[in-house]
Amino acid sequence: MLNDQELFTISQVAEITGLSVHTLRYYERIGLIRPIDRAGNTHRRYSSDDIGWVEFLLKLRATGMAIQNMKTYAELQRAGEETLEERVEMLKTLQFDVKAHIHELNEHLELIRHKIEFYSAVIAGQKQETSA
Amino acid sequence: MLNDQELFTISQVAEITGLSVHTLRYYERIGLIRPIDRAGNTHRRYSSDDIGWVEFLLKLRATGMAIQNMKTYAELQRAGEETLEERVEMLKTLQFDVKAHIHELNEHLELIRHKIEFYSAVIAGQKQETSA
DNA sequence: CTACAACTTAGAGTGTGCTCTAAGTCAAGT
DNA sequence: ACTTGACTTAGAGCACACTCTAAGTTGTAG
Repeated sequence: MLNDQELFTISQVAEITGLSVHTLRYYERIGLIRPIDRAGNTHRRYSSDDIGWVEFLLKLRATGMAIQNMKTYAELQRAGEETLEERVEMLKTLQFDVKAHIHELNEHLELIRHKIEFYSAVIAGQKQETSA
Repeated sequence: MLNDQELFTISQVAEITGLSVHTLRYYERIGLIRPIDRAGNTHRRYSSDDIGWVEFLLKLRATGMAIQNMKTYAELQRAGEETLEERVEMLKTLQFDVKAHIHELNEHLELIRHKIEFYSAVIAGQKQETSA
């Protein structure tokens, strides 16, 4: 697949990922993204793999993982296969935390549902009074 | 229940709710909590109702609701029964958002599960090689 | 060759949600 | 009356995750 060798400018990657060019450079600066290859030694050229990595980061971010934590993961990833076990440990911790978070959200959803029901009944009662 | 008339100092409320005394004052200052009654005109005395309200705020916060939004809700609450419909609308929006968030988290959980499985298989393969 | 849009860096600024400090007041025990 | 510890306010400071600015360089179309 020749298409996989296609390279992208920073603004194309911004378009594709939904991050701003500022944020892409920021992520690289703090080490969330590996130093991106340059065309003519200054302008960044992102590979499809780079974009895939950014999209994975976005998913980690969406789980609530802190940037420091993502950075640790990124460093392990770059260190190669020797760090696989450590990465699996991190993923298991994340899995545990996300499950707990979902559980908590479901509980709060229950409370919200109850409140909506209760208040709706009160409103119905108010309307009854008014029309009586 | 006479016990319901019991009053609490700010540090007791901090203990009960898990918020710091700083945060409790901060929440009052920005209008998330109504101006708490004072004993001898300076020291705050919280009622059980006040504590209940703080605990509800913590649940809203845990759903990811922004403070500005919580403040709006708090103001509607204080305005009385006339705002019930507006509050139900806010709760329905929150319900929708939380459901969407849970859905997203579940998707990411799937990805995490896949990665754990895949990496674990690779690790198992590595160990096989070493022992062979 | 020139115009001009897109890129570059270092570093400053912003919004959110706390968190702490300084300086002082109050309440309870001895 | 005095000490001690909990309380008070106004306002400064902090961590996080961006977001923007200034000043300059590069690449492409006419």
